[in-house]
Amino acid sequence: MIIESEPMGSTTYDLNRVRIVGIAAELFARNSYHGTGVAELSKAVGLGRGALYHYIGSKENLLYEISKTQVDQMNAQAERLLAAGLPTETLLRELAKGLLHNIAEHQFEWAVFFREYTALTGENRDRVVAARERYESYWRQALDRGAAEGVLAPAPRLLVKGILGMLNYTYLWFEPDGEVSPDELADAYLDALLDGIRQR
Amino acid sequence: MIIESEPMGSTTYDLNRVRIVGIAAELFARNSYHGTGVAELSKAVGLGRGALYHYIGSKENLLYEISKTQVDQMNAQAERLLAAGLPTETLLRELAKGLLHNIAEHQFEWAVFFREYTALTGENRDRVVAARERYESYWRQALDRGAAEGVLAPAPRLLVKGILGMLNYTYLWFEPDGEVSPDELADAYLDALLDGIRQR
DNA sequence: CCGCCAATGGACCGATCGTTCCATTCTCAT
DNA sequence: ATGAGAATGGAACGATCGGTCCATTGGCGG
Repeated sequence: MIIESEPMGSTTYDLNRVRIVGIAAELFARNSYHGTGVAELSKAVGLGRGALYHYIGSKENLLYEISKTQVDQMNAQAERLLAAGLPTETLLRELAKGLLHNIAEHQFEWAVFFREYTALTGENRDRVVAARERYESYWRQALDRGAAEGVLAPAPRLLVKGILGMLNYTYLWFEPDGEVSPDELADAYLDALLDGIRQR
Repeated sequence: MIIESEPMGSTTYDLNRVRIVGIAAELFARNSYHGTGVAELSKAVGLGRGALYHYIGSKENLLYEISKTQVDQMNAQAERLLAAGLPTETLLRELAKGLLHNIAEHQFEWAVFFREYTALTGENRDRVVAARERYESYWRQALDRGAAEGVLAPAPRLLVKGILGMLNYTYLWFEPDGEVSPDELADAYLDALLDGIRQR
């Protein structure tokens, strides 16, 4: 028996769903979740309200999907990288590049994720918060591993928050068509972080 | 003639205003701006709708006041510090401490500031965005000064965003009654940033 | 004790909220 | 050609939205 939690098939139904989620992400990012009406969304996707609900189930369901998808991908990637046995510095740089790539490609979704997760209720909220904490734990593991190997100074717990803040903040200002690529930015941040910005 | 843009006097009217703004900040931070109704706010402050509007003018006005107050304070402080002729390292540490102190003391307000400024319209939004950019420019000046003096490595423009991300992110997780004070956190972040976390 | 005006509660406004329901149309396997 | 079920648009639901209006109350200077 094969279980597919997310069909991702090529059916038009799935394609429509994906399209709707993308449009909703942009609207929620621009006008906030509570500030975006279902009527507005309906108009933007070019479907009547009835047809729209045929796909989305509920408005909160849409928010949940937007919020969850990207962080799940980042968790999967972080697990792969942690298991790959990379040198600590490479591991950190790859983690950062993965995250910045994803943020650059899905700025709307990350804006919604960071700003609107409080609008989720019950289990939806719990799951998103848990996924977020899980991702943070992967960074902590990477830093701890570096410290154990003597490559990094034993870092205070709080530094993880600082690094993630540094990286996450890019959702707000990064210009995908700008001069700096996500990779270059990740390396620049890690150069500063690993060796400091003091002139030597 | 004396012009007081913000009376701040001891009149009960002003005291009520301040109280209402504070309660609104908490509600907006918890349930988002668009997710908080005027009815809910009215109930929370213990006033009827009519009495409430006697103080606030409009809901957006409330949002503007919450968003603007803190960033204005930080700009004023940054200007003072930049003019004080401090050594670069001290200047950076003081800037960071000032910001983290303010965030720690006004977490609700900063949450609203970061999450909800897009809900502002017209001039209100322009002014808040401008204030935010002004604050960023002060950090850039501090870093540039350090580079000109040869104290800091010539830093890429983008690092300013990284540092601010690192600091701003604290609004989300900082525990005012926790073990770490804003000062300690600021110093820890600047230790890492100035000299790096690589073991030497 | 009077008179003025700030302060107040709540009815009321039209608009919009998220969601449900249903009759109709479309698609495609038989 | 026919039947089944997916897809669709739009009316309708009660609730709530932000804001206005107004009659009443409260406190204080004269």
